[in-house]
Amino acid sequence: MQAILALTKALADENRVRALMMLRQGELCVCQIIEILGLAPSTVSKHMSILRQAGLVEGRKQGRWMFYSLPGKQAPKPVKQAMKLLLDNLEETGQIQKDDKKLQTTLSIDRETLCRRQIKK
Amino acid sequence: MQAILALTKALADENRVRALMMLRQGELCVCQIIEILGLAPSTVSKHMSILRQAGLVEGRKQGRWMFYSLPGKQAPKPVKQAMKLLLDNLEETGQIQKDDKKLQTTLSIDRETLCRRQIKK
DNA sequence: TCTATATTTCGTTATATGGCGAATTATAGG
DNA sequence: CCTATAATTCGCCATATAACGAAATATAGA
Repeated sequence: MQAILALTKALADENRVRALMMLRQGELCVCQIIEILGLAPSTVSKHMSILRQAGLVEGRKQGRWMFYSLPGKQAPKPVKQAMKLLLDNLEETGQIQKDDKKLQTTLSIDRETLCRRQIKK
Repeated sequence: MQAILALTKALADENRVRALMMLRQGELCVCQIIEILGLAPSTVSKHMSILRQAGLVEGRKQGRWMFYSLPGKQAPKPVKQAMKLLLDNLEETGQIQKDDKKLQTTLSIDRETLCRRQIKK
């Protein structure tokens, strides 16, 4: 029960759902997710940790960067079902399409430049 | 997006999940759900209204009683997917099995008797 | 080793949510 | 009508959650 509740609670926040949908593109580093969501780094970090605990994302540390990605085919059934719920029904949502578009631009920016730009704010 | 978030938020509470699982048995009146959850009528009523807004339950008023049931085959796809997530993965949960058992007893009690008993408390 | 920097952790605050009891509404039955 | 009663709505309180900024952590590179 607790595992399923961790899943549904993780999905019960718009910003976390947006983060998950972004990861359709493939793995992203935290600064890229920050850029799209427009939230403070600490806030995004917390969201990602909630998603990770629920099993909805995997984390991979590479140097100073932390990359998050959707779980693979070996993911537990409830996780796959939960992701399918989002993927099947959110694709055409206005917010998600906007995020997709912005992500295209963001992905073309060098990661170091992107991170440095965030510090200035 | 808001429809999906209404769904995930509705599922992000243990008592609402328990209520949904009870309804596997078929429609129940509010006083029966109150009996199993052990919450105040006003609280249960609020939970059912959240589930209803999300499309996860249907309500049918018959006289003084309000009956809730799981949505039928004509339910929208996301609702069916969400319910499948619960039905596939929660069946063997301790809490759900306990609820199932208590529900068997409760169903054998006459509804008028059940409701009257709650007033005395 | 020292500095810069990407991310996380911590502490705080504002808002959202779940819970209850009292009041209200709607309906059955005298 | 008038009363009883099943359920809901409302107002309130306690707790949970999301957000931020500051401090801490970890790592790359000088």
